[in-house]
Amino acid sequence: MSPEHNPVRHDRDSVARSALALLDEVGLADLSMRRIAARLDVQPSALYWHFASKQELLADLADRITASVPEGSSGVLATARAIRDALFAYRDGAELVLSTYALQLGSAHAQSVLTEALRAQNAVDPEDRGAAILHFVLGHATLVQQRMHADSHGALPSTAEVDVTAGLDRVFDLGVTALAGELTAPTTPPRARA
Amino acid sequence: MSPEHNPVRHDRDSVARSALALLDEVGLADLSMRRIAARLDVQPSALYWHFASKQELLADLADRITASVPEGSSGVLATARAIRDALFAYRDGAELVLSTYALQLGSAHAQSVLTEALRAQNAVDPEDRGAAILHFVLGHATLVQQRMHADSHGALPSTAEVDVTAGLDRVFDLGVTALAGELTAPTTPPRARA
DNA sequence: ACCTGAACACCGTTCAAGT
DNA sequence: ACCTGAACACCGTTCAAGT
Repeated sequence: MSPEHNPVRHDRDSVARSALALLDEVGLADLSMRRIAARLDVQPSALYWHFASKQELLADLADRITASVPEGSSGVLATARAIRDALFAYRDGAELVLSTYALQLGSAHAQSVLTEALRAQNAVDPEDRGAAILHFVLGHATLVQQRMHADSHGALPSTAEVDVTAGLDRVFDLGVTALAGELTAPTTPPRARA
Repeated sequence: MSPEHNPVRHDRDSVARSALALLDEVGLADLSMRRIAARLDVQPSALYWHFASKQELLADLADRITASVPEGSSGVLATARAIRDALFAYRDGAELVLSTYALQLGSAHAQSVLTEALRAQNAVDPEDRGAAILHFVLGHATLVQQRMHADSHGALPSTAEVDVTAGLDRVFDLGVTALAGELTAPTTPPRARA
């Protein structure tokens, strides 16, 4: 029994899992390499064996967050909701995925799943609409998640008292449905091609 | 002639203007209080006379960025483009406005202008659609702006060689038009109501 | 293969004190 | 009214060296 500083070794996966758990506890702003290292009982410099930079670590986390959205197409709206819920599953998840987008990791998976769902519904321009829906979902989820957190910590002007984040599900559904082209059901008359 | 360290005094406005110019030069990640102070030939602590925190300064910058979009309604698509272009006018402008949104500064103005444009076009649910379009524009602009910068510094996987950010204007117009409900122009044949 | 120890060049923020 | 000087508690990253 030597309870202190036993030489536990880590790999890329265990570091990422710890970082993801810490993200959920402290939020993106407080997710420092030094905090992650402390949680692993390791020096900060040890993390650079597993990841070349903090940016690379964050990109890996973003990838893990979106990886949970299922492949099989189950309707555009259901797919968009699955993506949103994956982002909501971790604190600041939406902001992390959004700000990591340039590296084309997790969001590429999300976009391809959306495009597939659109194709299955015979939507016109499934590629463009997939991109548009992803942009909308990321923007919406980031804003809503930020607002939720600001509310719960009483940091915002409190415009109205009651509705905080109420009606936002309505905005989400309206947005996704409009962007999908809403000609879905096989019985609906098709529109003219552009 | 005492060219060095002459006692130039600043107010809130001059600090914000300097910070905004610096943002455009170095980007959001490198916009530190110490850098802003150095540009003003002032100690970092001097900034805290004008702004209570960095967050407050950033919120002020976000407000200035969106303040440039005109009030008079000139169509939903034109309004959305004006917002996007205001975000593009400064490096990382979209990311800054998006991440400042919880404080409800600049984005409130953008949203109200959008809602007005929707009302002028007799759109149904102008409030909800205004919110949805703002979310889409912020998400879209943030992603495009990030990608533009990643491209120009050759830091991304380079999926295709040619089209970088090509077709994104198409995605933007498609998204805004779909979200607006597109029953607008008097001469265009209206589609069947849902 | 994985980690330590020490260093480098930075951060945001506070606060007494100056003018 | 606006700023300095000094301090506090942090950052990401590098690199030789250990095991």
